[in-house]
Amino acid sequence: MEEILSIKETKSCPILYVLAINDTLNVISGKWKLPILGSILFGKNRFTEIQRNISKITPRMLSKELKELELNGIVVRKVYDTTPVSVEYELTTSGKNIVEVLDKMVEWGLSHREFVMDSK
Amino acid sequence: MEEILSIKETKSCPILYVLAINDTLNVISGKWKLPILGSILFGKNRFTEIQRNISKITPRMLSKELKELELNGIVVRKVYDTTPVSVEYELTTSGKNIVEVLDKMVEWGLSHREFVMDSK
DNA sequence: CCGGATCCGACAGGATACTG
DNA sequence: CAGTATCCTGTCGGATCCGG
Repeated sequence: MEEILSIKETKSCPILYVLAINDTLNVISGKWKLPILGSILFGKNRFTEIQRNISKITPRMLSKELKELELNGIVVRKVYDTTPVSVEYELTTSGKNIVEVLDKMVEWGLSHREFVMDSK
Repeated sequence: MEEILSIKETKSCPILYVLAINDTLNVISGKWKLPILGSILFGKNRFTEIQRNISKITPRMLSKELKELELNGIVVRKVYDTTPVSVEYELTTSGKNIVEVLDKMVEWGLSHREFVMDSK
């Protein structure tokens, strides 16, 4: 059976380490990725719902970002044959799991604020 | 005594949640932040050392990024009065702790690769 | 050795209008 | 409703040269 690369093995190989980080960054960086993920997590998963939920995003941007997220395996696009058609975007397993990363980021972000405060 | 905002409290306030995430993103996103942090973690902490360690970065960019990292409380700049002057950049406590976030990102990145593989 | 100053191109993202 | 098509602007980062 093939071994999955553990995080410890990865640390000894900086190239893979950086590669994995960039994979993650591609999913959450940019102006709109996070608000979109947030909207879908919040239960808003139709195109126009997401657009209304995120103030000021244009359909062009929303379309482009959703396409990227789909290509990266973060969301799945489901078309329902109603009239007019309705489309729903849902998070994949990976898409849901990224919340763990976000939580770590929040944790660091908050403690960093404390750190900066204290050092003044 | 004042309470530190815990992560659980933050989750009920999406605005702070997103704010903290953006704080974190500002430290690690962009083309050079990660390589620079990596170099310093690796023990390369003088200007020209970092520049040599990171192939293809121009002094302009390195200077600009280091200045941002210093302003954000991630590194400290120490000037030694030698001739010619030598400068060393060191990670703050917060700067060291961000490795925890990076580890989580590696973890997710790797498992996401597995997820994408399996679904084909 | 450690940068600052200037100029420049590429690409992310915005504005607006239109369609199946 | 769920997007496309065009055009446009601003910011990121590169190239090159200069100075304490």
